[in-house]
Amino acid sequence: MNKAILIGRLTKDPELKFTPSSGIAVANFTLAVDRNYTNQEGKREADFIPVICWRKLAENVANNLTKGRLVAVSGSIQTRKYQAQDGSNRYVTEVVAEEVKFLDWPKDKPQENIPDNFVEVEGEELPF
Amino acid sequence: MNKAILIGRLTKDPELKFTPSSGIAVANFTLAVDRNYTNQEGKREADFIPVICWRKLAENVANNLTKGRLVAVSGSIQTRKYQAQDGSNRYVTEVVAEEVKFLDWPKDKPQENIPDNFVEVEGEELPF
Amino acid sequence: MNKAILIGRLTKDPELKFTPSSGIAVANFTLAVDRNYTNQEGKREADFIPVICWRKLAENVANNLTKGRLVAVSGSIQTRKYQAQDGSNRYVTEVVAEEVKFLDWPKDKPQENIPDNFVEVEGEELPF
Amino acid sequence: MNKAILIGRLTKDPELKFTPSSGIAVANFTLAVDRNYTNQEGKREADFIPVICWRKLAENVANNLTKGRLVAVSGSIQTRKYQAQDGSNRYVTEVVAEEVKFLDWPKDKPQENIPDNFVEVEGEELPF
DNA sequence: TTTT
DNA sequence: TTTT
Repeated sequence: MNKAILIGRLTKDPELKFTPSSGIAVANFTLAVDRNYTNQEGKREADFIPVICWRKLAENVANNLTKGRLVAVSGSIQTRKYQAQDGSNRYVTEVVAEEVKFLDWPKDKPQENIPDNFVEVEGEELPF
Repeated sequence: MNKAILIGRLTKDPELKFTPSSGIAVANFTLAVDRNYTNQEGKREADFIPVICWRKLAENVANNLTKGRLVAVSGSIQTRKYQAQDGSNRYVTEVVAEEVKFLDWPKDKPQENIPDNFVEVEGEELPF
Repeated sequence: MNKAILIGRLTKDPELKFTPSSGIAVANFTLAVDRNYTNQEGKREADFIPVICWRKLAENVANNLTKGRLVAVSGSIQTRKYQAQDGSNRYVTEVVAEEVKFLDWPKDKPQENIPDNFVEVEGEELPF
Repeated sequence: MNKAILIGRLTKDPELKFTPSSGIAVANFTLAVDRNYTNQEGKREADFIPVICWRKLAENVANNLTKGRLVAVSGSIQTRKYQAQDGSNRYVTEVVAEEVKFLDWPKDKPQENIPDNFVEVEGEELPF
């Protein structure tokens, strides 16, 4: 069992890339998630949480979200090893999004232009 | 909103420390959380997720958990900046545990010796 | 472990009551939560989930939310027994909210008039 | 967004049925989920939460779980209308399981006889 | 390296 | 640096 649920704002526009071998879409962004309390100076702090998503969801995110947008993300927490420039091993912990719900809209863009308020990861069959 | 829920096994015994200034207990451990699928070689992989907890919960964890124990953890995802040895900034993403539920027990230690199967973060008042 | 997280809209204004003996505030409302798929007629359906909250959170909810508002709720699932009018036992399953995050605002009411975008259940102490 | 995560014990053996028209497997059970506090008499109470699951997961649950087993369930909360015997409308709130993780095993049955500790809802494709 |  |  591995579940993560976040509500926060994109710190930048999402980055869309494609895997070199199979050309699969992958998007990365960071969410600023407000903490539920204020620090000693009375300021509300935030956590800056890296999020990754794949395929149709990645494209939907890259095409419709920009810096500052408010979203809800559900998915799981993943750890990944990578090589730093100096050749040493480094570890990232990030959220792999399965669902991204858009919670606000840019003032200059009418809401009708946004394809979908929710983003299906994969079609779900109903048992009836 | 910032929620994380994990079920996994400790990769090592927890480390208990105390903050230098106020002497508050803090425990760290890593959870190996199985993924719900197998890789190309048919092997089940795991994510290795760092967990931190504070105060009474930290002491309870340090006193009762050891490498290999199965637990459920709920809490939130936090990012933290720290200085690497070379002076550069580094960022960690980890789970701050609010609740740790013990899901199995060492065979050599009778279950009666373990103070509590669940760990209260703070006393909850009932409205009646 | 018992966690529920919902994003949806209030189907009515919240109802605020007080417990007869101790006068503790309790608010009830129902959330319409969209399902992530459409039915055979291509219509998006919703679940109508009863939510209850207590004390300061109940008053905050009753004073600031109205029919149609979008919120995120986190808490736990509770079952409760009650007597129907015919004297038979009936059971309700509902979500006990611990956190309610306001996600939109009425167009006619400036956002500044709303005391708090997030609602603290209880003050959290920081370990530093 | 609609997420529920529970850890608890089955109050009875699961009930397996099949939909009349399409013969799809559906299993029902109730989970006793301990609350994280004790009542005025110092007793730990529980919530009794109805759970439903479908298809392969329903069969896996019916074949491998019995009264008293400890499981973790993740899924969503659903409301359903049905007709009582007196013809009046009644509403149920229940958890639709997407994942059921077995957390203990009957003492008389070796663990090897249980097909799978985790239950895949549907095969997940890896992006590599 | 961070959002409103 | 990883658990069963």
